Amino acid sequence: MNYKVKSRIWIEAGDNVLLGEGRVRLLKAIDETGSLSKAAKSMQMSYKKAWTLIDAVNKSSIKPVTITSIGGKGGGGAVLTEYGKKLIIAFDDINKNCWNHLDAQIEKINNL
Amino acid sequence: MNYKVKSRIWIEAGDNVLLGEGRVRLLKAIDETGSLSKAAKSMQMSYKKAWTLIDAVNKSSIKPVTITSIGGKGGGGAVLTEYGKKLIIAFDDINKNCWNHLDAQIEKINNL
DNA sequence: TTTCGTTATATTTGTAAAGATATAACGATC
DNA sequence: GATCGTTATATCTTTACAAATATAACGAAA
Repeated sequence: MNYKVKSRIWIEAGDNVLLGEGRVRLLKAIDETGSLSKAAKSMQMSYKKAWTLIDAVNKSSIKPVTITSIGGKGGGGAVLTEYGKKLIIAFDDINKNCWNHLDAQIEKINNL
Repeated sequence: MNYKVKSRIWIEAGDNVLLGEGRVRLLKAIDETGSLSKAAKSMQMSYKKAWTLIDAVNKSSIKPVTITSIGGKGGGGAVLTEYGKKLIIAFDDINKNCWNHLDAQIEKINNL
């Protein structure tokens, strides 16, 4: 049998969590759907949970990550800011590098 | 304000978790105290939780990680096998490398 | 001014994880 | 064979977290 190294990374701002894997997936879904409720539904996540997550993201970020609008044509919606789009790209990059770095070290365990 | 990248790593064997940070801390405490109950108490963890964790470790490991004895002088005890000692050293090594690797990349986020 | 789908928020309900408690079994030592 | 501190295990209770439900507010468009 072979062991595997797994990892989870997240970004903290002070005491608050800015981004984690789940939040990044949600942000991507918002980018694709243009709406928080549609994004939540596409991930079979409750709207409330999605809203709470996005609220926490924006509260802990130094700049807005999403912009939401209420009412009007289509009822409103949510889009990512340029900053938000750059954030998820950087997160994915760091995360993938982390996986590669860890995969290269599992032999240290398997060879014991 | 500056962001930080945090991480958590763990070792999986098939579908089971072999080691995580909590289990490694518990194993270190067993190594220091020679007893599962003393190790649990030193971490203000319930004996039951400690026992469950160690049981899961041994069940998912390819070789024994701890050896326990019941009864006799002192009532019994628990010690790490050589394999167990090597495991926690390798885990700490990989974990520390991961931290360093991530710290070197946080600028990708802070510079956005 | 009514309609519509959305954001925003509070409140209640359900559930799984954690914690507390109890107890049996064990074996060297005296 | 009585004692002792430990491992091993079951059962009950509590608690924290997730999920479900309900409802208000909003504003462009018809």
